[in-house]
Amino acid sequence: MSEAFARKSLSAASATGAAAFSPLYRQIKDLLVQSLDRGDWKPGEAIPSETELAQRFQVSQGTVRKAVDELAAENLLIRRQGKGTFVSTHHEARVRFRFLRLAPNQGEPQPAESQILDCKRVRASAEIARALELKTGDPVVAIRRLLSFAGLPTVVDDIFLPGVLFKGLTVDLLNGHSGPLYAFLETEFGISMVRAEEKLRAVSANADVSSLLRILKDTPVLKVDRISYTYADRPVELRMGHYVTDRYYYRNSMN
Amino acid sequence: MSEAFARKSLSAASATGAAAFSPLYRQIKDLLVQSLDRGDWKPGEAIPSETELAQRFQVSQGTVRKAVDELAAENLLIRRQGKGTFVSTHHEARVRFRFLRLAPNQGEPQPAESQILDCKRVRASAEIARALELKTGDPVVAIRRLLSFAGLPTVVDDIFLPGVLFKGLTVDLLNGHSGPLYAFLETEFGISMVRAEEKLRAVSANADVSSLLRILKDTPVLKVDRISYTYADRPVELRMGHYVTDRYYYRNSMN
DNA sequence: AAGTGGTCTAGACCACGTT
DNA sequence: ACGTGGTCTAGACCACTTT
Repeated sequence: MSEAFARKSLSAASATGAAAFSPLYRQIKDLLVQSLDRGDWKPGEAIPSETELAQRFQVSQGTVRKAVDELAAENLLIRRQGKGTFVSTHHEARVRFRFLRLAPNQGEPQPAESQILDCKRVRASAEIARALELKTGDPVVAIRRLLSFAGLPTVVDDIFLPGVLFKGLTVDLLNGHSGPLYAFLETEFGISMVRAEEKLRAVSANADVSSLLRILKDTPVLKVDRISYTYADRPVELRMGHYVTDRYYYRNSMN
Repeated sequence: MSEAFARKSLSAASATGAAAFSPLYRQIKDLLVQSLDRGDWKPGEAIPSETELAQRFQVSQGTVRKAVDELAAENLLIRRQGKGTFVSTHHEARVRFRFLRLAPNQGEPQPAESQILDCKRVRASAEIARALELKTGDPVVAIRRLLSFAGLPTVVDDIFLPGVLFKGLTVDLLNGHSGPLYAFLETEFGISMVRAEEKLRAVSANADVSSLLRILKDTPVLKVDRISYTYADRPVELRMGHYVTDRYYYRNSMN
């Protein structure tokens, strides 16, 4: 009884008619993502236990488990044995390493020092609008910041955020906090960066960048163009960074 | 009966005494990796069915399934519904994209044209020995090759392989095949690249590299240092590449 | 002791591909 | 029709954390 019934009642909610059926655990997974997107459970908080979710959705614990397993594999959730399952947050060293991929040639990774150089509201250019899935001319927040390691300027980032999602963002607010930018945006604006796509190129430092990074003009720098996405796969950040890679390198692993 | 007994008899095989116990499915996983490493099943072949593996190891199908699931998530195996589970091979477009991360600024990715410039046997320098976990002076194969896209030279790779694993590797052999290098090494020498770690930096092209890539000396190029590993996490390739990134970029995704 | 996630089992049925 | 992996269930027990 339970299986066919549960699938029917759950998938009926989508009401697309001819759409392909997805397995129960995937429907559960989608419901969980929706809850995360709505902010039903905030980053750092525990979500309901597997047994409770199983009761709520009228499925077996094993089915909930499979849905949660996948979300944990995608780093949206973190399981802690004996304690519960928690919403991932950028307020953790573990997560920071996933999004800041610089490591020193020698020694242990040190925390970055962030310095906000500028923060203003502008209108989206065609390029920025395309990346953020906005319309040209839509309001965006433009941030320029400098990251330093052990006092050495290493990264200049030009960051663009959709204006509607980040109202009231100012230089003072940004400088008033410490720690990763994503952690700040998460707690202050309820937007969680979950995934990102990057394009890397080697370019010559222009006058602008080279002076900020205190290197000679035309020195090779690593240009990193990133688009970050939140839960529903909506792009919420465009970031163009210039990295000095003489003392630090960009690490990547593939498997 | 079965659970405690099976765990005991399986983990007893490791015979480390005070070592931490690992769950059954992990022991199964390790056994499967050993079989892959020994070449019991070659890349492209099917491994035994879940039910047969369950009988062989005297565990339930669900336990085998969990072990296989993890190996599929790590791309060592590929599941095909209705057909079986297969050993991953570099003779597939899917796998190539995982290890060659260049994409064109515009248009669809095109296959690379490979040209072997050199292949000789040398003695490992201290740096190479460290990367490949050899001793300084051990024999290594040194390969230099040029990758082109649509006729445009784009990547120069200096590749170093442990000499003992790749006996009889020559320029003619390398030029006699078409397709990815890893596919060739897999079929000809039985060594499968499974995972890799990379360090990326922006550098100036030296005279050597710039002439091969037909760019001006001191043009910024992306330097990619890669160490590739085979099943048992043994390093089997050191590769130092220089990428021209004006028409192509290095793509990366994080989540 | 109670609650959480982690592991393991056994059995049922579905979806896919081949014979 | 048969064999494969894919999904779902139900129940047992273990390991860890907190009360």
